[in-house]
Amino acid sequence: MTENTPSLENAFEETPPPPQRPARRKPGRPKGISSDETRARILDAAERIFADEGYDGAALRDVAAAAEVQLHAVGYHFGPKEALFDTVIARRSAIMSELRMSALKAARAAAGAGPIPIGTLVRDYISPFVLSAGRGDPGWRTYAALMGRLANSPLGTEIIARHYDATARAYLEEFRRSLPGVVEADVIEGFSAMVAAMLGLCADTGRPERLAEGARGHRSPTDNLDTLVNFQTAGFQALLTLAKNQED
Amino acid sequence: MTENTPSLENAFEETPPPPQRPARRKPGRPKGISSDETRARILDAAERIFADEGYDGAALRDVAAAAEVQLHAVGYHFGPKEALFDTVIARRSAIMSELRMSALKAARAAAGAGPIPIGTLVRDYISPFVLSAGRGDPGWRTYAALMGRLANSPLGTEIIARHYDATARAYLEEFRRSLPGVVEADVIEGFSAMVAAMLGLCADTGRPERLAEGARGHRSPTDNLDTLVNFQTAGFQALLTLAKNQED
DNA sequence: TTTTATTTTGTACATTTGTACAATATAATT
DNA sequence: AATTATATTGTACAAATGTACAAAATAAAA
Repeated sequence: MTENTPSLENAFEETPPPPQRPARRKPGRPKGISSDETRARILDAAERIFADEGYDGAALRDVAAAAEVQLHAVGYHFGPKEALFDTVIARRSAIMSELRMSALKAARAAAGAGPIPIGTLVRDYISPFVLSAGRGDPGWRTYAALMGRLANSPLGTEIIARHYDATARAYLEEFRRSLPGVVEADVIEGFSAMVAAMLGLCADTGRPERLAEGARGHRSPTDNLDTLVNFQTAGFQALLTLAKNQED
Repeated sequence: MTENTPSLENAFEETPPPPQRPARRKPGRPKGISSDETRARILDAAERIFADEGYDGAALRDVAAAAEVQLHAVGYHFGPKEALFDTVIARRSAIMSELRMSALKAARAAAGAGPIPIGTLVRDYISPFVLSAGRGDPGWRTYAALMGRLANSPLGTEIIARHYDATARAYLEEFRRSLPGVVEADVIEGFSAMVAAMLGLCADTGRPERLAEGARGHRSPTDNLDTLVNFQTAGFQALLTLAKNQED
């Protein structure tokens, strides 16, 4: 902070890493790059930053910088912030819903006229998410963290309603059939518990590692999945048992 | 938008509700009010607004307005935003931890040398939170919503570590004892599932009501609690059963 | 080939937000 | 009674942020 330092600072001033400006390109429609590539880059960056900082904490400038795109390109492609957010969620929720619905369809076909086994319902709903989040793909991992973060917030609830309620309803109908005698509210509470546990598992907060006393070896996604499925299935079955006992 | 309207607008301009200024008071240390009262009012308002808007979404100005206090009073009493947030959490987490630890102590005494029943552990951990959130007190309800919101975020994880990990460790030690043969990672995964379900239940997002097909009657906090305890207890017991079967 | 549409750059702006400063009046202490 | 500490008001400010506008260059269409 003396009077001498400025000259030293100035010596480096010729190479100020362009504040956050992406590799300078010419304005106008670019030659090789398709619009879809740019859009995907923006969505990937937005997914990452929304997951890290939350909806309100995320700055569109940071998204643009991470996507190596000019700020206005974000608004141009996706409109206002909330629309970008919705698009980020929609991209993968569509895939997730498809996986779940086709699994449900197969389970329904296999069960014939009878109820689908509870364990099958639990596994079919949970596994697409847990396995996507657990496998290598960093995009899905980020998405899972984002969904976990969203879980109990008003905005999150609204978005989850838009993108996940249809599938949830389809599964709930089967859960009800597989849990005869269990009151509606309990079925839903069980389903909510299952979803909450699933999201918590995949959010990857680091708390489990912190709470573990001795350092343990690697834990595979399928280990996590199996434990979760067993745990939640037993929970549902307890509701069923209790309902049957209360009939008498 | 015509040229005539301004006069009409001006007609109302004499009563602009003081933008957001609280009932004007004289500067200086006030007569009747103690500093603790002011602090409590600020904490209540902050709790509410953090729960509604999230940490980043909450504006200290709104907190001050809701507490009917000048903006600077917030910083004066609690320092920077993050310190205020931490104080909001600390206030009730201290009570919560006390309730849980004394319940655990009683359970330990009742169990003598043997393991505490799993159902007891689950109920003792869950019920202080669920009942506090479910009873009339709006402050606890707000707090529960806030905790749910925090659950899977980085800041939330950090704060939860500071205020809840000690109690969690104490319970985990007993869970381990009551679940002999179950691998550490599974015990923790079960515990995490339990906590996630608990938070989700109390966050009061409105999703359960939305997913319920027919409109049903009122559901008491104890109904919710009983179902949750049964569900989670059965989950833990399934881990135990599985571990025993795998021994053979 | 001319014209229109698309996609990108660069800049600007009004608003919001966390933090800080100066002033003031009451309470507490000496 | 005088002085110091405390709690509050009112104002200010720099930084960050979402959105918008004008210009430009390429692609697509006529």
